[in-house]
Amino acid sequence: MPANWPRTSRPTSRKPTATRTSTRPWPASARAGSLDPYTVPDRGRGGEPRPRRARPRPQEGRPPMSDVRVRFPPSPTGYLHIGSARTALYNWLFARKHGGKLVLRIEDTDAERSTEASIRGIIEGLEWLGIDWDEGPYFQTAFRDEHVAAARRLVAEGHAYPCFCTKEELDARREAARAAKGDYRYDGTCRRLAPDEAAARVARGEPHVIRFRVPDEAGSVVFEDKVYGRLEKAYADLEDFVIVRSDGSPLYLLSNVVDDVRDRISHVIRGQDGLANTPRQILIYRALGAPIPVFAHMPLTLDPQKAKISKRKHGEIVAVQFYRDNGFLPWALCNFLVLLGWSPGDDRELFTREELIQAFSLERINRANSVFNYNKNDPKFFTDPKALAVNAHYLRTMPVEDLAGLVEAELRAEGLWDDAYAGERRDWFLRTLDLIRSRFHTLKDFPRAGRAYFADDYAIEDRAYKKNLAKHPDLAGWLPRLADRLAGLAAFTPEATEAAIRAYAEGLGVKPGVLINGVRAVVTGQLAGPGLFEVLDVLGQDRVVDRLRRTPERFAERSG
RNA sequence: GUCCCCAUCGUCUAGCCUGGCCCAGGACACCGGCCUUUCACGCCGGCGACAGGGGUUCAAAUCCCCUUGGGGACGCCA
Repeated sequence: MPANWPRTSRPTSRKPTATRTSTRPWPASARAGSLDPYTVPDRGRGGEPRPRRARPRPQEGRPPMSDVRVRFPPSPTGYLHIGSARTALYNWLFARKHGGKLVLRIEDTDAERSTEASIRGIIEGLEWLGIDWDEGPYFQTAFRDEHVAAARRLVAEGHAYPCFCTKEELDARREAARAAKGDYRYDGTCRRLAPDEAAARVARGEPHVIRFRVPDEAGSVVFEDKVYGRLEKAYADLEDFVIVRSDGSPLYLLSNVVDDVRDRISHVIRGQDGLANTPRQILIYRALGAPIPVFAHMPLTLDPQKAKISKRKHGEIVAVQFYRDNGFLPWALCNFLVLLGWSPGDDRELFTREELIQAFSLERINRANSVFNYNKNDPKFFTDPKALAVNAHYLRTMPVEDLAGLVEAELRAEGLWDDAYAGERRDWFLRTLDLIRSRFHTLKDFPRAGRAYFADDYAIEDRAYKKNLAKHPDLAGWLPRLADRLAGLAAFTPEATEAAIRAYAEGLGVKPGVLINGVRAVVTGQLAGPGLFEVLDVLGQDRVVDRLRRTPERFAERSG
């Protein structure tokens, strides 16, 4: 059972790996040219109905995919959020399934956000989840020269051109178009400049950006998305987009492609919000003469109001770290996350790591966005109930030996840890965990609801006091006397304590439940819990007797 | 506004491509029962959906069209 799978031990260098030799960015061979299978002639309007978006299904007995290389390219924004984590997970699963490689590439071109701390946040999130990578982290800024060189090449080969239009002009035109309720696309002013005139102006030092030249012939970019099926975008719907800023720095659309080409990425698995970029990126691949990867766009994760989840709007609840800090098991989070947009096709929902890798496939990713169903004001569920249910499931079914290490960390953090729990009291520790875990939902429940098992300074819950103590004030006298009886027991076994308590109840003429529940309240502080006699057994004679003798104090605490 | 994508229980989903086995299956949540000293676990049962309208067909959740609703993209952000 992988609920506590080993933390990745991969030594991740925190420094840019710029030293990595980056030869053959793209195969100098295959110029895309007119044989490009991704270009189709415009079929014109009307006529046949739109082709059904049927997705290819995995064929039986297909050969293993060779050289699967995927990447996870987060831009550091402070921490790993669950949407990104899910993207990373899908990539990771796909790589592992096909014996491929996962590349971690930090897109750190936004210097503002890319602090050491926010990069660390991403990496720690991945490590905690158990998503390990095979290459990287690479840093996008380290490859800036490559990006610029690619842009130059595109200009030299006529796939891009310098544009001298100023931002102000463009903004004005865009504004005007919008005011006229039309849609705006770059009008191609500089596209029509004579090459030598453009070159001259560049030589003169005129500020300019570099724009990609979208084919102006009829036709469209077509690609087969693994999730959405055949997608088509008419050239006419694309504008000549900027690939290099006027300060000479390359833009995402370009850098991303150049990096993917260099890293020999075979499958681009990313959020559906990248779908609109895909046709433009395919154009860049083509212009670069690079092989085009397979694309798989995954549906987005929305909040209950159907808005895209984001750090700004939703805060910590969408941070992977939040789940770590709130007692989630990493694998439970992964298992929950994978279900947001994917299913195995049968009724299974809980998987071991190996089972999930085996079951995962791009073809079974759903097309519809999913809702991350958390409710800030829900007193019972601090996050999506299903996430909690998955976590609780692993908590009570994982090997108790694996659980022990995780609970140890929680107890240590609260100062409740005793080294004996790992030594001569190890058996006791495991037995106790096993006894109490079936009603817990997170690791935090062990030091909280479970505190009385590991410490003597536990509080008595209000509800437990009201229901099981306050209603029977006589318990203040009964329980210390019961303590005397229990103290006299030669063998402090569940059978013996049960017999003693029932006998005492009978003598008192009260229902056994009154004593049983009262004892539970005093001895554990809780309203509910495991069978009392097992609890007493685990707590041990001395503790039980001592706690019961102090019952009057418990009443006094309350009446004061 | 323009382009694109999506649409099954409250939520996550199966079924849709290859129409009949679906008056729609599973999970979570909720409700009830069993177990029981409590609560949980476990087991049993219940509530609960094909967005609407047109077609096509002997037959439609499944195919087609329209409407509605939701989402995404439209940056010298990534």
